[in-house]
Amino acid sequence: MTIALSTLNIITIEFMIYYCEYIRINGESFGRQKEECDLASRDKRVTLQDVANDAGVSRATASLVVRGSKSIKASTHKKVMDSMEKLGYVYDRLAASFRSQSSSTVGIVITDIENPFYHQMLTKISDVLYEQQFTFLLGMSSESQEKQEKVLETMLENRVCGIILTPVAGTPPLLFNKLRSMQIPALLIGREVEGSGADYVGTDYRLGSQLAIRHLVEQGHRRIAYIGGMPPGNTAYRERIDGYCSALRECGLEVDPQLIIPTPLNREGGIRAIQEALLLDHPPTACFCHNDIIALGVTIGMRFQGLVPGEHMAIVGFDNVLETETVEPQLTTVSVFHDQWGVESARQMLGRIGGLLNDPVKIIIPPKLIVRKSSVCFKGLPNLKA
Amino acid sequence: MTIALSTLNIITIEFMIYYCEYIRINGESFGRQKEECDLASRDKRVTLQDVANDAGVSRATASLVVRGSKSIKASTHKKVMDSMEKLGYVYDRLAASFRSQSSSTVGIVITDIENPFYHQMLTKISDVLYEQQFTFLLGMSSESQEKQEKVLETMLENRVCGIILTPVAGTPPLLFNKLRSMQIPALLIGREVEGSGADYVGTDYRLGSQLAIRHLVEQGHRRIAYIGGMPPGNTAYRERIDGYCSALRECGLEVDPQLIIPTPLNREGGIRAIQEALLLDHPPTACFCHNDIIALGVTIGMRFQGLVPGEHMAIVGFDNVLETETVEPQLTTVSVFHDQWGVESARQMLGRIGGLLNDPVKIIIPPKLIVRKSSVCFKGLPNLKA
DNA sequence: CTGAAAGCGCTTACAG
DNA sequence: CTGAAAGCGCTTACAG
Repeated sequence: MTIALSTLNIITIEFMIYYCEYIRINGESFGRQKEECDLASRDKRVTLQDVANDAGVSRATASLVVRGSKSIKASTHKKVMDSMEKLGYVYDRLAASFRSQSSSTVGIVITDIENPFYHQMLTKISDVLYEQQFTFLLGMSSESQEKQEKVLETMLENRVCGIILTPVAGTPPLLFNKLRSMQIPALLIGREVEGSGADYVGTDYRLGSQLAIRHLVEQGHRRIAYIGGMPPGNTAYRERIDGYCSALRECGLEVDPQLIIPTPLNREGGIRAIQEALLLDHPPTACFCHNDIIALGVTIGMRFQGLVPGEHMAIVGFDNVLETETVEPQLTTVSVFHDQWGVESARQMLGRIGGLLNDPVKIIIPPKLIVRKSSVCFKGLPNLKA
Repeated sequence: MTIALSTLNIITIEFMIYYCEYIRINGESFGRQKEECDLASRDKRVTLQDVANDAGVSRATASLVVRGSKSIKASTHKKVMDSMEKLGYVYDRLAASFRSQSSSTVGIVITDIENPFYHQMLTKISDVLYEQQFTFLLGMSSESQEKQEKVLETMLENRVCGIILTPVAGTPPLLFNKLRSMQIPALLIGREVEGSGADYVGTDYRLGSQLAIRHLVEQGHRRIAYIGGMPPGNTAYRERIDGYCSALRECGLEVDPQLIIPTPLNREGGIRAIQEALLLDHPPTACFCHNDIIALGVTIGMRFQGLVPGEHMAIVGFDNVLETETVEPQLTTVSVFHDQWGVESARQMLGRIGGLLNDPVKIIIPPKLIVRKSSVCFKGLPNLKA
């Protein structure tokens, strides 16, 4: 048994030293000599030509069989299938895509996989795509325009047949012209880009915000903060703010700009925003948060300050991620049915790839308020200045 | 403005009726007539030949420029780059991969994207791969051998250059022979497959379990349950059980088989397992859970029973996902540094793709116990039978 | 129902 | 440093 320390291993070790107490490098044989792979394709890949030769048909016929053409005699079909099995043939979708100039890989660009927002959505998209023999490349933009552009560029180089995108703020409409000129359908999820002409799947954020605000007003709140919305340059943000303002006015309340607190869309952002809010001369008694992650951050931030979330400050989130049920207090939130977004966007995308040419559609899935403890156990703020 | 109701739209509407109050179908023009796309590639794709023609060089020279070859005169380089810019050339990586028979797309198969276990890991893998101009196809197995096989098959058809896999229970070692015969490197994350001969990145589960159990024993617990581990057929499970048993014995305690409670690895599984555990004649006073999601399920399940998690039952998880900090009580857990798993596995995979041929390596990142409230506020079980 | 032939857009030796 | 030529594994009309 020899332990080979290649350059890479040494680099790894140096790097790991900060994280590890030890590394085991296993000298176990790779088994290359054993040659026990009963599959024929040892060095040369098995091609359709090999299959055709073995089955005694032409390559064209074999190709038709692979793709399940109806115009092939049953006996020929079986012959070819048997040869494929026997030779361990693996269909070369790369070559097929190249030849037919049409791939079966969709590009999906999200902002941040740690946001639970995407989980059920991705699961559903994946299910629908794989079911139809499609796959997807996944990319993350981290809310950075530059990174989004790079990721998209890489995907286009890889000739994806469609792009499903949660656009970062400031995404230029020109991008969609480019995609159109390349005949690549685009679909936006959750955030629109004005003038994009792309399909869209999302919810009515305005209504969602109104449901939340009306509920809080009904609970007796008069000073309600809006937390979140950074970066601000997208419709999902503007619609929420719009719903927030209109619902307040509709209830006879004024909008206090001090209570609109922009913060990055992550836990940390929520933690910092609530600290900021509590320093105001007239702090809010309730927080309506851009999303659940912010709301969870607010919850943690309050505990950091020695306050009890819910009792000292009502909290409402947005999204209805699973974690809203495990946190204490359970979080009131606006459910937008992300799993449904996933199903709808994958189907719509497959339709476009299939050649659907009608005008862009907007698929809007209405939100629903889920009332839980965090907005109904308010007891009043303690005197913070004391 | 016309509203076109194609077949697909009608289908969508019928389907949506269960979820929606309404759908808006937008008649906004697609803008195809505007022809304002200043990029040349309207119908025909711009090829390297076009670029070469425009720059007045041969296709081969243009190819060398695209790939940043050093053996090209600076003036030629500039000419070609200018032409590329001017014509809006997009490198066709599909064609390149096909020609060189080497792709730059890695296949990543995980079990379930809703498990936070994967989030930081995927983010890191993605960062490392995209940085090197690689991309990845993502697939999910849902712990089903059949689904894993299908996903892998699709990936092989798409000619991925490597496979990063969290194998489901019962993954046959033969799979790895097949991959080897196709010259596709494989790397396992978090779970080993005996005899696979693949690289492995993971932690020392045995040690992690021991740290957890020793801590609970120090806290005075004598009846400690192990919850989780279904499906049981993988090393990550066996090592945990092994650590659990050995640490108990080392502390002079006996292993009670009744306290080993198998359950599916999700929230629901935790909820049901704790209900089961509480029905035992001698219920445990502490639960060591297979992962944090199970532990969170246990937390919820206890509340369902009117019990206070932590106080009525100590709880320890495994993984240190973000949610362990927001749940009440904050969860004691074993951190395994998943972000680091991501970095290591992506690097190791890139090394293999680059031609590294040494024996398989195991990169083991040591676990660390993170003590939080859920294991240090125990007050005793109430009399459940009463 | 099946076969012969062209070609998708690149890369890669091999000359010059 | 640059050009001419072959070919990766398929699909796709077009004949027969």
